[in-house]
Amino acid sequence: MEHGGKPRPMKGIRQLAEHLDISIGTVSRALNGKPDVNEETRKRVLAAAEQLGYVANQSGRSLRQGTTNVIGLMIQSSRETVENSDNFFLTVTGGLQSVFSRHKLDLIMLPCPHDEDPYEYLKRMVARRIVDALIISETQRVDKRFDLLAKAKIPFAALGRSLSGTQHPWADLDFDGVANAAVDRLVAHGHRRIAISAPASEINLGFVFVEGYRRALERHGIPYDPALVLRAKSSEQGGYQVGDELLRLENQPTAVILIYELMAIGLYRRLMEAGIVPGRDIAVVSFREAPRAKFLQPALTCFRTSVHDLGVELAEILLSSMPAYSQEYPRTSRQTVWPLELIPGESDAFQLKAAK
Amino acid sequence: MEHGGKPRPMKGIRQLAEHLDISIGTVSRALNGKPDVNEETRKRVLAAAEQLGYVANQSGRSLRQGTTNVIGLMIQSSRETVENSDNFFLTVTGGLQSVFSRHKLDLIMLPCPHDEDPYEYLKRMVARRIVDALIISETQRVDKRFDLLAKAKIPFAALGRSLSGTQHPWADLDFDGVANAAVDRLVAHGHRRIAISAPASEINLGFVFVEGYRRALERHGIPYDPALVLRAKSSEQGGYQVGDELLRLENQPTAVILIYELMAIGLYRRLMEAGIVPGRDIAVVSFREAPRAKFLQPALTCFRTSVHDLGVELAEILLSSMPAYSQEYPRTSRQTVWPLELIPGESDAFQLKAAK
DNA sequence: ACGCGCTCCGTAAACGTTTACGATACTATG
DNA sequence: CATAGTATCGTAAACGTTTACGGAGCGCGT
Repeated sequence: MEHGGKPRPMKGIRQLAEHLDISIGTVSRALNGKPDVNEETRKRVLAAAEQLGYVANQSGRSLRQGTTNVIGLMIQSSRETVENSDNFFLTVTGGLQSVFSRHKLDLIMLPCPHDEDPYEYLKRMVARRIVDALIISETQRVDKRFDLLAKAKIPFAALGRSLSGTQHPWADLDFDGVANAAVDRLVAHGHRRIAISAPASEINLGFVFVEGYRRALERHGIPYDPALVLRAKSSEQGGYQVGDELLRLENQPTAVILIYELMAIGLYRRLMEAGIVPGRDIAVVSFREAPRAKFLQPALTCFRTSVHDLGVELAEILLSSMPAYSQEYPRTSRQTVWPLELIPGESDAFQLKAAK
Repeated sequence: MEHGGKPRPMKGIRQLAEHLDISIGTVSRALNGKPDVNEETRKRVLAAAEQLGYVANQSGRSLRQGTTNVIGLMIQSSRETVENSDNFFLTVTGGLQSVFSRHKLDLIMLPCPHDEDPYEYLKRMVARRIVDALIISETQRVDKRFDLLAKAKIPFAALGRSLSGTQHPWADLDFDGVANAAVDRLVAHGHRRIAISAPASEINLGFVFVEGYRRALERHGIPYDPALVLRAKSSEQGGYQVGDELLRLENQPTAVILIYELMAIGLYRRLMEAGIVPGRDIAVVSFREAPRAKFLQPALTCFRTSVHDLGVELAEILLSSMPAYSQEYPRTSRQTVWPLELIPGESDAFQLKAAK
């Protein structure tokens, strides 16, 4: 009533066709931009559809053409992830959508329930044919999902690199490079005994981060000491725990690299409790910049990147591997290591004088 | 090859029927647990389906029965939200799924792109019939989406209360109660000039929070001063900005209530810079507990709740309003104000002696 | 006048399911 | 033995859309 048109409930393309006194086939062609339809009738159809609020039923459409125009982003909202992913996924989603929307592709997020096996969940989603393509995240070092998707012949890309030999599209943050740069910087400041925090090595992230650290040490002729690799949760508590473990070490490190900037809050606290001042008595460098890092005292040296742009890249990688879109996104490589930039703070801004 | 069965690609229910030498109708009935099918043949069918990895095509199914067994959770990942929602949605999602999964309902998240109008986005999603029911979030004071969903006759519930007269299912955190309790506590500690931070009043949350604050003040006979309502972003920067505005006020408040615990980080910093010590010179109370609040110095007094359980409640509210499930979830009310619990910290643990 | 090509449109099949309906065989009942 | 009732299954229609195919009308060249 309040709007101008007749808000009669729209049933389907059939009613729309009757209302226009045109055949149903022509209506469909008009709506889908097919060539063999008079421009004038096309306008009439579009106008009527707009006015009556007609939108094609997705089920009918996808049943017929075997395509849904929907792309799924699977996330495992494990307890751990929920606590630390810190809107990483929502930000990535923004980047993904900015690309997909150009092609009238909708992105939906598929959150795997806590109590369901991610592999089984993915299998269900694939079989139900609810999406045309998939993006999976939180890749593991051995991840059966790659095979599953390859066998199902459904296009996919991974947020997180592959470490097995399988070749598939992925984009990942440059954990390797971050670890390298962190070690380089700390060594330049005089540090030789450097600890690192990381999640379990079954997680790709945990493995790659430590590997980069190890190789950087080697490059500087510093022996790799497994005792300095502190496995902890990526949270405030984890940071506190890292502080605990640091204090317990015999030959105490003069620097520590964190995998996640939230940990710095707990770490700072634990160190302060022990009378150790970050940025003076111990150097702290952390992967990944966040607004709150700026508010830590001393300001945290960390690495920044645009997660949004990572999403854009990932979307383009995925589309480039889909036949229907590949010519629009020509690429030489479908595997991207996404760079990060060092943001110097004060948490490591001191030269180490002598051994403690 | 590595698995036992024959991993031949499964085409549809027709192939499955041929393979079993049973009619396609019987196969469908067997899979869907319909009564008129021999138990033995049902077992055969289920076994074969499992072995061949058959899962019903969702498009065909939903086209036929007009239902998708999918429930959508729409989120607006506006820049603002992305920065401060802090996995609120992922946690709620966990709660929702724990209920939905009991009914073989899948939850998908529908993130509205930044550049699309939420109303139009929702309209598209509704018309495409991709979900059976919807949960919308971030309700506004005037929100056209309620009418849209009501007219489309699609079951829905809102994460966030309704302030217009419309009666529909919702669950919301008890912002009102929090503001009340915060004021009560501060007044009991001797404070009479209390500032509050909140988002814009167009957002339900911002409106309700300030309303609760205003009524609590009235109850204590304290005049409401609009100058003490500080509109800021719910982030560290927002907190810093709140600190700025506090310092700029003529008759400086002795206490401040924050809408989001992250803001405390920025607020603390700004106050420290001005030589004002939270928990000694000024009292700080914040809505909503988070792990990191425990690591602030002084520990933040805040309000805790289980967001997961809020999700459970919301799911039950939604199902109770869907004919197919309502008898399983009988309810007297479909509108829940979700309680929070005060967690005393040290940020307000002092008695105010005299006026400054 | 005829055929040819072109533009536009209508018809109907097909996508994979579910389900109303009817058919069959068997059992129980008189 | 006839009948009714029951358990189980097969048949076919229907869901809403897209698209291959063919047909109608028209202009144009021969």
